[in-house]
Amino acid sequence: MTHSEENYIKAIFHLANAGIEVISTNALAEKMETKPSSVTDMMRRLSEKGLVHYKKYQGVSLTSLGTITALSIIRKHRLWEVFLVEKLGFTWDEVHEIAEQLEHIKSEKLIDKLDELLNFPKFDPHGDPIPGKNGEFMEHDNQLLSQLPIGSAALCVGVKDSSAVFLRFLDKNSIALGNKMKILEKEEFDNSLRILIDEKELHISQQIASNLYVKKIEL
Amino acid sequence: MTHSEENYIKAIFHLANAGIEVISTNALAEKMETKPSSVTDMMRRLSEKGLVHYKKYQGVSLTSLGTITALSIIRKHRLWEVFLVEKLGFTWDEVHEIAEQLEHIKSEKLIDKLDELLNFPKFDPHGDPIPGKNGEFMEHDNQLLSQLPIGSAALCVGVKDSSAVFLRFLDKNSIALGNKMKILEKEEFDNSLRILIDEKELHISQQIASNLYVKKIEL
DNA sequence: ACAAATTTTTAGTTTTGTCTAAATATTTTA
DNA sequence: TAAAATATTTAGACAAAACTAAAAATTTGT
Ligand SMILES: [Mn+2]
Ligand SMILES: [Mn+2]
Ligand SMILES: [Mn+2]
Ligand SMILES: [Mn+2]
Repeated sequence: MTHSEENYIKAIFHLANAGIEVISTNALAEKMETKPSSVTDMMRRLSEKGLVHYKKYQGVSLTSLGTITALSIIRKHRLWEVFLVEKLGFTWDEVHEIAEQLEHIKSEKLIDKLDELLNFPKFDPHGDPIPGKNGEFMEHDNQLLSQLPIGSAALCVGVKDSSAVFLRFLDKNSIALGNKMKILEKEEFDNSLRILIDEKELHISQQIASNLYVKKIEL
Repeated sequence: MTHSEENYIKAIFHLANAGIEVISTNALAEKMETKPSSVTDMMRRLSEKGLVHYKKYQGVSLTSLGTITALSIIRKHRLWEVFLVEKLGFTWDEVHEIAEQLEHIKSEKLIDKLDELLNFPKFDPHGDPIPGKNGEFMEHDNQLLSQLPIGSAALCVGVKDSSAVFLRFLDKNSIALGNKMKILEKEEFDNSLRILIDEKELHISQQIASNLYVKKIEL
C-alpha cells in the first residue's frame, strides 16, 4: 500500500466513525483536500484491491480488510503520538503532523516494541483510544461538555477538535486531560458556560464546550 | 525532496566516501539497483535543484548543498538505528531496513529530541560515526583487522560490511564491537587469521578480517 | 587510428496520483 | 414532473519515477 492509499483508507474510516452513513465522493475529497475526480480514481483502485465497497454514484465504505488496515494505521499514528509526548517531550499540539509521517513506517515488530516501550497505552495524548494489535477498537462513549446538565461534575478525558489552535487555547487556559470540572452556570443566550476547573472559575463558549469530551463523575 | 531523491543523494555520498573519485552512471545505477537510464534522468533533476554537479558523460558529484543534505539523511538514519537498538531492543542486524524508512521523516525538532533522548551518541550500532547537527562529520581513520601485523592488539570498533548475514555471523562467533583482539598467527596461503578474542581463540578468513574495523591498542 | 566493446543518453511507455474541463447522473425545487 | 442545481464520473494532461529499446558517445584493443 502506498502512503496515499493509506491516507484515503484512514479518511474513510474517520468519516464513517464521525457518524456519516453514506460517504460521498465530495465529502472525501474535502477531507483529503483534493478534487472529487481524484477521489473517484482512487476509489476504483481501492475497490480493485478489496479495501472498499464502491459502486458509482453510491458512495464508499470500508470492507473488513479496509477496516483492519485503517485500524492498524490509526494504531501506529496514536502510538507514535504517545511516544513523541512521553519520550521526546513534545507538546500535544505538535505531534499530529509528525505522526502523519510516522504512521506509514512499515514494520510490525517496530510498532509492537514501541507499544511495549510506552507500556501499552490505551489512549493517545488527545484522549483518543489506541486500537489493539489485533484490531480491537474500543469506541469511547464519552459525552461532550456542552451536553452535561448544570451542576454536574466531570473529568476531562478528550478533545474532539485536535487542531493545534484549539489545543494551544486549552493550554493557555490551563485545561488539560484529567482535570476535574463542574458546571456552575449556562448562559441561555449563547450557551456559554461558567465552569469550575481545578478550583478556578472559567467562562467558556459553547464552541469550546462542544469540543471537549468528558466523563461524568459522582460527587 | 522526495524519498527517491534523498536515496540518490545518499548513494552518491557513500560512493564518494568509499573512495571512488568519478561516480559513473553505471556505478550509481548498480548501487541504487535501478537502470542507468533512470539515473541519467534523476541526475538531470538533481542538477537542476543544485544538489549535484553533473555534465553528460562526465560522472556526478555532490555540491556543498548536496553534501549537507546527504549528511543530514545519514545523521537521521544512524540516530534511528541507535534508537532501535538502545530503546527498542532490536539487534544490529535488524535495524538498517527500518532506518531506511525512518531516515525520510521530516522534522528537525524530532531528530534533535531523539539525539537528546539517546544522549548524543557519536556512533551507530555498526560503529559508523553519526554526523553532527551542523554537518560535522568525523571520518574514522580506523584500520581493517586484515591490515594489522601479527602480534598486535586492537579493539574492534566497526564493521565495513553491515549486511545482516555478516552481522549474524559475527554474533554466532561472539564477535562484538568493543571486543579486544590479538592477532596470533596469519596463514600465508589464504591470509586467514588465528586471533585471540576475549580470552577465546578463533580462526577467521581473510574475508572476515577485511570487513572488521579495529583500533590498535598498546599492551 | 579505427573497429569493437562498453557506457551513457535519448525516446517512448508505464504506473501512481494529481489536475481541469466536459459530460452525465442525481437531487432539489418550483 | 420538468428545469435547475448539485454531485459524480469521464476524458485528457501532467509530473515523478521507473522501464525497454535504440542511438550516440566514449573507451579499449589491436
Ligand atoms: Mn493525530
Ligand atoms: Mn491524536
Ligand atoms: Mn544502516
Ligand atoms: Mn549503521
